Amino acid sequence: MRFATWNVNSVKARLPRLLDWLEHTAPDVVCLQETKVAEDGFPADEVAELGYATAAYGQGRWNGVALLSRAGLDDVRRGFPGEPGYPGPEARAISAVCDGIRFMSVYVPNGRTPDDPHYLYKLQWLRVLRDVLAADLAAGPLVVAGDFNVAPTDADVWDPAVFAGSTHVTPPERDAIAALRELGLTDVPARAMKGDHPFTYWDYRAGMFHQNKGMRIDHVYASADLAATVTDAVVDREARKGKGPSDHAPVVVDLKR
DNA sequence: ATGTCCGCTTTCAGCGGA
Repeated sequence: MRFATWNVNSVKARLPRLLDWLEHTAPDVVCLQETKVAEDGFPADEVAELGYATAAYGQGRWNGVALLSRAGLDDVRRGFPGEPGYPGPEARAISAVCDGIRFMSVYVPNGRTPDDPHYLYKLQWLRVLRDVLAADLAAGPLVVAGDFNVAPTDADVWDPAVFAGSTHVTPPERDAIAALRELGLTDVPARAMKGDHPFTYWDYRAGMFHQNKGMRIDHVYASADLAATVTDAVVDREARKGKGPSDHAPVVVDLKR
């Protein structure tokens, strides 16, 4: 089985590239983030032509998550119990069972700056997510993948000095991610296609991608039984190249299954 | 590092968000 996660930064703007990438990568399940489209506007017909069923959760202008699967798509859950809002509900999590594995696509709040209310929202959202995942883990094999907006270590940003005082690297954010690992979710480390750092995000501005000044903020966490069957995991930086890319690259994972 | 992109509205220009 092959699955992937990708923050596409608008599924409408990215549709030609998404379809091309699906054809060439041929994942069985895809977790998408920042689709920026309501459920009824998702290009489900277009991905269906490639054999994928869609479960989408969106609100229009911001956020939005989805699952694509050609391995079954059952028991879809949009959001999660007790999920904090800002102030109302936001489309940041969707999960479903594909071939016996529950996949959850998450788009963790950005946090903006450590003194912004959005930062506290981010931490609270991750706290509640942790409790939900504890229950999901008890129910069976689990993959949680998406844009966590957290760089777990200093090695996960291109220059730690630049990020001093910024979100994505603060101890409370890192602790919130560590709490997911402590549940028994295993970080599936993706290798870099090129260079030493498996960054998954590069700002559009200032030639950051070209200089490989990126961050590793898109992550895949798997229950231990699944993590033991991983045969490869890679950041597909080819998808960040060329005309009209997302600012994130997909992470592609292969399981012996 | 702050050199772009996206979706929306105030729609051929500016804004919030990332």
